[in-house]
Amino acid sequence: MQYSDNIIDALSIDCVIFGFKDTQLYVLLVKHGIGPTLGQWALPGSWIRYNESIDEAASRILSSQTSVGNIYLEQFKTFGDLERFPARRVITIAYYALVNIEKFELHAGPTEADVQWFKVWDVPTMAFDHKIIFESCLSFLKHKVQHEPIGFNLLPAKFTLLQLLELYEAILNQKLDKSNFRKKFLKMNLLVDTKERQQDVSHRAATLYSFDENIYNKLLDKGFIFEV
Amino acid sequence: MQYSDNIIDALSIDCVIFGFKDTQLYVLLVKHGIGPTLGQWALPGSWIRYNESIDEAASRILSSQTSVGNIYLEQFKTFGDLERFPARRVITIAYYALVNIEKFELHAGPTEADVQWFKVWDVPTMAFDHKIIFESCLSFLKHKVQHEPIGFNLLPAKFTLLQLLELYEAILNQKLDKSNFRKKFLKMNLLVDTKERQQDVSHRAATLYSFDENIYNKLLDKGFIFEV
DNA sequence: TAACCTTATAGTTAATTTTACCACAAGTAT
DNA sequence: ATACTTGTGGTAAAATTAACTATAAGGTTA
Repeated sequence: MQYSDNIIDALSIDCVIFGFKDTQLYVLLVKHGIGPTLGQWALPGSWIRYNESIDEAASRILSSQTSVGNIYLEQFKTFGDLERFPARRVITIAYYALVNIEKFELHAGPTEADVQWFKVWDVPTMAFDHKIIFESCLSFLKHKVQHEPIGFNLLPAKFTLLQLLELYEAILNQKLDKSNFRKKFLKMNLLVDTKERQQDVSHRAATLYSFDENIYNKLLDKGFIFEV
Repeated sequence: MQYSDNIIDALSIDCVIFGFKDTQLYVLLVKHGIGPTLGQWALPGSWIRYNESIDEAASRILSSQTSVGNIYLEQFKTFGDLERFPARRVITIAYYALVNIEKFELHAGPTEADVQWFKVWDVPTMAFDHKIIFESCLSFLKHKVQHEPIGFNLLPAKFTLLQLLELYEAILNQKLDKSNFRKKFLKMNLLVDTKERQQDVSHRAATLYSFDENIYNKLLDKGFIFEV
């Protein structure tokens, strides 16, 4: 099947899918159900078809793990060492996705024995060079969220400033000052006050904010630089 | 030839080679001497062999344009749209290199009609999607030099602070304050005072500095973050 | 119902960094 | 000797950051 005519047999795509829930950053892994890597955990991946672009291929892989659309998905890096794939020469293009874990309905693909979220600081051993891909992608994400407002993709559409803080703490793996963090973000004028409040919490309800891509783009035009 | 057994026929490598001289940032282009793109300018590129990693392939392409070694070379991004290569489906991995233009001896490869440095703000039309690759690589570089001390690779081993300033002005395409720029860099303790001076200038000779990778790595360990 | 949690939110202040300058130094050219 | 050019060090106001403090706004509990 892998050698069929409609796929490029020297090239694959692998996706690092990040999720966030309750102060924890997660990554989605699949357990292979067939082939020589049977039983091993790995990044969701697939071959590239001749009639799809690499972005479309990555998108297809993402869809195969879930039913929700409109997800943040970007190319990360291409891995092409000689020994990375034992059977034959295969180069893989790694993508990464940021998803709202609550809305993400998992379902394993036909060749997968299992699908599961793992805390990023506690991942199992993985097939091929996937551990290396994952680790370097995580440190890439760490850098990226400080220079571009993409973290919001990991949160619900409406979120509190504490959730945002905890997201950054999870990704950067360090404590941040709550008060200063609030001020920094509010001052950017990037967040929209939804005028709504948290529901069903056993303490003072926090304001819910949302992130508006359009506002960000307008700020960009004015020379705004996002920095955390 | 392109279909021969020892190359992966769906994958190529293209290199964006940057150089700097006299306040100007340049990119190296080759003019194709054979094939359907004969006479067109393009990024130096080649096919990937089955017995070399993608980093090695990029390195080989760089060597084919020059005789100097030890050049800064990093992967940039992979381009895989369906229509990017007309003849058949080819995905290309773009690399970028930063070279000291003075030490870089040009020589055209066997299939090249010409090799030439072009000012980055004044490049000719290019074959395939190479213009897109180049433009996005340039804006990537703009971002990169502000967060990592890689600009030095474009300068001679010993350089003045004015050269460094002009380099940043060229890449960022904006004027910078000379005095403040000096202070910022000197305060980082990243530059080594070589105790030498400029020679043969018709004005006060400036101190020559050099960049030491080891010092940077030691600073990194201490939590130093490079920022321009 | 009053005291007591917990988290939200608004300051305050000192330290640090940035920005926009100015002044003088050290050479060459006329 | 004077003018000119670039190098280099400095200053002071403005802006930002970092470390805290204080109070508000709920729900929970004795």
